[in-house]
Amino acid sequence: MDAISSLLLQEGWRKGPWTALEDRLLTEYVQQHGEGSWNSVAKLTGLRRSGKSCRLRWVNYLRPDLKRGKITPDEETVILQLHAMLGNRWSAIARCLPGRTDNEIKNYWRTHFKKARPSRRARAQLLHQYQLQQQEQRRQYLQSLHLLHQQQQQQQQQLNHHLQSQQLLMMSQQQEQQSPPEPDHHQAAAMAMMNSLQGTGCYDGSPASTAEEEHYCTLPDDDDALLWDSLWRLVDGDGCGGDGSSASGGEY
DNA sequence: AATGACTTCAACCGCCAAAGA
DNA sequence: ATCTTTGGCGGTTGAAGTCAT
Repeated sequence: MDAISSLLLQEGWRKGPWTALEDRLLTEYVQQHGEGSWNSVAKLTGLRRSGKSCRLRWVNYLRPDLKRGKITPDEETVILQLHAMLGNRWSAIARCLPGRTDNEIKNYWRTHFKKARPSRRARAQLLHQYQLQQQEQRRQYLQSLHLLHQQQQQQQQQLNHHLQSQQLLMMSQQQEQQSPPEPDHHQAAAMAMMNSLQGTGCYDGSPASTAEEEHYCTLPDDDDALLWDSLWRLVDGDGCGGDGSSASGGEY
């Protein structure tokens, strides 16, 4: 036991971040004695750490078989599937992901999938994503509507031409003057579409918007758990196999 | 560039169950 | 049978880093 270690022993338990020296002492201990008997670590190494703290440090950080780096998409899929089956049994989930710790998975889940009301930044991102989806939907719909309109115009022109050919030439001039403008079925259809979009909670009910006006699609700023939940589902594709609350006791 | 909000993750806390005295 | 110790687990916290305004 070196001078630093004996100095550590003179006082109570240490807390907070581990130092390189502490890590080294713990690693050497485990190499010599194996895992377990964590309460004897302090006695044998001079570490001023509780057995619990030593175990946690080893399991979550020092273990040589730990995988470093970000959770991969494959691992994420496994986490989602297992969480849907097991709920918040992080250690059980971790056992299926070699090199990952329960703590790591727990943290990952909480930061990526916890379905609480999202933060302001997350809300802004979600809203933007949602607006883009809505814009694209409307653009496609209006495009198809435009094509339909063109087709109907052509048909109308053909019909008019046919009628005109059947009438006397002298009547044609009069016919042109008397025929009322064709009711705008397409505008009505567009309004119906906008009304249907109102049902999504995004469209604000203002008069038919142009492409330039799409940005004004707004959501109320106050809490609306249901709406945000549906937003999460929309953006996530709701691939969570339920919201996890059924398996985890409903906290999320 | 400054600052406040937000995210990430290491570490701690409290509870519980198993093992042993 | 009861108490104590130990290890394991899930939940929570706080510091540091990152991002947005």
